Amino acid sequence: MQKKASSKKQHSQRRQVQHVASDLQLKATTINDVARLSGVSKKTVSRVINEAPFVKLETRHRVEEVIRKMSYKPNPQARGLAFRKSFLIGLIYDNPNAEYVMNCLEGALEALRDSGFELIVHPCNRRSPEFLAGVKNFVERQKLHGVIMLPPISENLAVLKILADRQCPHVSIASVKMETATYRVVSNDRDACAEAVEHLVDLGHARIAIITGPESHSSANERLGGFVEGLTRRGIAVPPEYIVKGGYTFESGIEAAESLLSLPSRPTAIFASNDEMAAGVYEAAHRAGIDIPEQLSVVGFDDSPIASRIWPPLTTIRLPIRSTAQLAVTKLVSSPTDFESQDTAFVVAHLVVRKSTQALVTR
Amino acid sequence: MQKKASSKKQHSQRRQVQHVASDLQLKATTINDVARLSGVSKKTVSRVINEAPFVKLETRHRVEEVIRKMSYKPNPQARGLAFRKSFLIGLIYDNPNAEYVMNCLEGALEALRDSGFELIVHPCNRRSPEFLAGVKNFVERQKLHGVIMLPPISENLAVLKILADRQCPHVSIASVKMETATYRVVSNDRDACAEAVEHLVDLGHARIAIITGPESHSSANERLGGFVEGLTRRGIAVPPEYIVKGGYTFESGIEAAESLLSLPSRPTAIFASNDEMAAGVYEAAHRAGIDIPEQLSVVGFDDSPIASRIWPPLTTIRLPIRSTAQLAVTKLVSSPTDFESQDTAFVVAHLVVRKSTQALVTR
DNA sequence: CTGAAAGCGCTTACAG
DNA sequence: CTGAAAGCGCTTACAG
Repeated sequence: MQKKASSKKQHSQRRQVQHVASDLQLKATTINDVARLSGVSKKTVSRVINEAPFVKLETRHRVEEVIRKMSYKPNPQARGLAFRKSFLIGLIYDNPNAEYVMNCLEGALEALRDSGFELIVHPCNRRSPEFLAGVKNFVERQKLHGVIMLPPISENLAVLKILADRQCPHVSIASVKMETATYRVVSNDRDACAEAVEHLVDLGHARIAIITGPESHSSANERLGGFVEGLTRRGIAVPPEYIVKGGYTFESGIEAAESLLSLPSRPTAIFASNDEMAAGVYEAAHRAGIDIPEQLSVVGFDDSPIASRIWPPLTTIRLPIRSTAQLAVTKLVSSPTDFESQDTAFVVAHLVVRKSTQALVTR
Repeated sequence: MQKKASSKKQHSQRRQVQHVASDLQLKATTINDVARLSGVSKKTVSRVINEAPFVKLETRHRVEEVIRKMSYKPNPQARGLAFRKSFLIGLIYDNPNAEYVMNCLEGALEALRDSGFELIVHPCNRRSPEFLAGVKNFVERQKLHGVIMLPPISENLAVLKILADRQCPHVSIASVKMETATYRVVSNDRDACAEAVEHLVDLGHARIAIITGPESHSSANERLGGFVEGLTRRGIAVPPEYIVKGGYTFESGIEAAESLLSLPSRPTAIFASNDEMAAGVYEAAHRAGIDIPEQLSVVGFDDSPIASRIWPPLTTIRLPIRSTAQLAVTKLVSSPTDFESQDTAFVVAHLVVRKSTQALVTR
């Protein structure tokens, strides 16, 4: 009896502790607590957590009920240690477009909500000598569950190889289909650019120039490809001097626009391969005293915040970035990791017409 | 002999495996490997890793040498499990300014480089009903080593309490000194705004208006305070109709500017409490046919990319965001976690004069 | 369908 | 100054 009483006392003390714990979680419930209260072994609780087959339905329900009641959450570190794999998804990027990255981040996190996974970021500089070592270290040390890559890292074969060698599942977000990636989310930059150019042709423009992105970005090639495609479809030739190289930066946009605007046969419309460069076109036009859109129509790409804040609001192309990242991450955490089969999802970009494009006034 | 030979064979096989491992790290070296090769117990290796006192200097050097040679990196999950604390730093924010957040992120990561810690992001919505539960869950589940908070989350007392209750070290980045935070990095928004206003007065402006930020942000109050302070110092009174509420958004900037620009006694200069709203002032001025800077000088705050991309380039205030975040994180990972003493660092904002402010033309 | 044992790679608590 | 044992919270490999 004495023993029993003592046991009871202990029990009530423990309950008090647990009560505090449920509030402050100073002492979190573990798999052992769940096992004890469910009357099964912790191995069976483990099976329920991991949705393993071969658990009697009744047992499963009972365990799930206890888990719910105690609001038990498996310790990701312990699971990670045993699995030899963490519950962290890495986001690797080398992209100066903050808005783009933040949108990806939010889309990714949305897909991760309540999944038990967390997002860990790895911005990098692909020109740095420690670039690849940094990626390697990041992936290995954290034993990443998966990696999502933004362009132009998503097109980097060395990075892709590092991930493949380490059997680390990865998603490549790009405007082209990276053959070696486990998963891919591909956007149709090409079609959208063709659409944009056709919009300009419909407005009566025939002298249409493009400022391209850097060749190292496949998106730059895709966008140029779409530009040419659109003009070709409408039977309009592209004089070589209307194709000017840019670097996706504001400054390169200014420079490219200055050369275009000083051409003897000045273009009446400029397609800038991103909004940053389109803003550069605005700057150059201001300096040259050329009115947009009266004397020059401009189209950008990205629909970044700048697009609607410059004057006149910029006609541009919008990519569904959030849902792209969401798709990417969903692939990573929900699919069975199957290295044999690859998978590709597609997302669609759209033209957003604002005030920077208008019908050509024939004089 | 037979036994010995067999042992040798095993040994050479193991070395081969290790060679591959050093390349692909399929089988990482553990504390046991280091202990064996150093001729000490793993506990002593552990002491060296954790820079514990009471290790003979010679022993320490020997172990460090082996660690270096094998390029051994302790497994953060195992350490975390034993420490009951992860090697993850959480970044909590609810801030629409992508550029600001990305800069913080990069500054934070710079401070974390080679520290063995990683950054894990938690954007949130402080209006959402699950906001606090989300933060709680994030901190507990991941057993965060520390948290860095951006405004306005950094001023949220409920969040601060959650962190304090869980003994989770945290840094508050803000324009005011949050009393309860473990660490704080404080910017002098007030002084910088006073400086900006004095710049306008020096240019001959006397009719200077302000578009404030939302009252829920202490930065909004600080900036308004600095605005008033600057004018007061120069003996200029502020008519109440020159103080208009904004919400830190582009749209609220447009609206506020429209009301200011239609005032009988129109201001000749407008101080917008951030760049987004300054862009809104540009938009309203365009619509009203008012030239910047000829008829209206404009000052912003943030020096976001927009500031130098709109026309004319915006005079604004620049905060050293990267180094702010760097300071914050350095505090978190380098200081001994001492809950008794608090610590505050200060960062300084500066006025960047561009083309949106000019001397008042007296007619 | 379920469980007891051993182990993931580290640290704490205790000895010496 | 150093080490052997036990443990962090989970899973794998093996039985039954």
